[in-house]
Amino acid sequence: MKRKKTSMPSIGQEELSVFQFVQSQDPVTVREVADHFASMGKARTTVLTVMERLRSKKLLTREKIGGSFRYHACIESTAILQSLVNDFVQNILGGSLSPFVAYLSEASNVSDQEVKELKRLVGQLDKKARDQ
Amino acid sequence: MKRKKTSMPSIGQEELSVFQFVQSQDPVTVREVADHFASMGKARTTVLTVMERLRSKKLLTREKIGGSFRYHACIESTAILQSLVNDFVQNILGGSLSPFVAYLSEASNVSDQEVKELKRLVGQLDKKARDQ
DNA sequence: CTCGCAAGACTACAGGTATAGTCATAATGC
DNA sequence: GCATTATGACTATACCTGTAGTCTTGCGAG
Repeated sequence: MKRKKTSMPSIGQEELSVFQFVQSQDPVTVREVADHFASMGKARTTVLTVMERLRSKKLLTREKIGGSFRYHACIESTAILQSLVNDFVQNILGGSLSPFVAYLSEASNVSDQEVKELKRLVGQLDKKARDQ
Repeated sequence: MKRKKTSMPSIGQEELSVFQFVQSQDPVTVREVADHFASMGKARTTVLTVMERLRSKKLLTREKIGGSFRYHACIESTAILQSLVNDFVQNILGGSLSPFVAYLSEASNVSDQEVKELKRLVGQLDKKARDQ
């Protein structure tokens, strides 16, 4: 029973990074986020617009505190990422992990930590496969 | 504006599947591709448009044979996939594989083949990590 | 030769994302 | 209380992708 609630609203790259920043600083004001992204050349209103979009997608909420709003993430960033990976694998890779594997074998910057994690994971998958 | 080193033109999902079909049947006429996608409810002109876009992105080429054109892929589908994975990991996951790992641990449909592949791969990565 | 269909070119439009300007308003400093 | 600024709403443009209609022309059947 895998309740595939993959119906996560679509999210673009900039939206994602804004979301992640919000999540990491939760709760934040638009100003704070805007200041952060100003270093990347984004205008304050751009950030605001993105944040409002994220809010309309129910990924962020806000509450008025003092004169302005405090935004905070409704869900875990990892949940979004998870969903994105899921969509990516399903829609782009057609459910096949081979391209990912190919990527991994090329990637030079896989950390020890991740290798360990992958190792553990593969063991798990292997076990699961045998159980079935 | 600042495209990463992966200078592969961006490609949407439909474009990808059209591309992959072309690649698998290489060389094909628009008619053949259109017929295939007709079963998915796509109009002939839609397919044509997509193919022309792929051509303008230098992913397909064509040559006139008889009255019509034969299209063929300029590059390997795997190269595109690889590039997409690369972009995805870099831009979306921020270079971290953790979300991918998390995905795997949830995925219920990883094939034996892929588990085997992952296993081999992880062994390789592990070795590489130790060598360095 | 003429008609009709196939093939391709051109055009269009909608939805989504990225980006940002303008304007109204609320908060704040003096 | 008034001017300045911070804040947010609204609006706009540009591009990409998905989707498809229309127009033109050439080729093959009669």
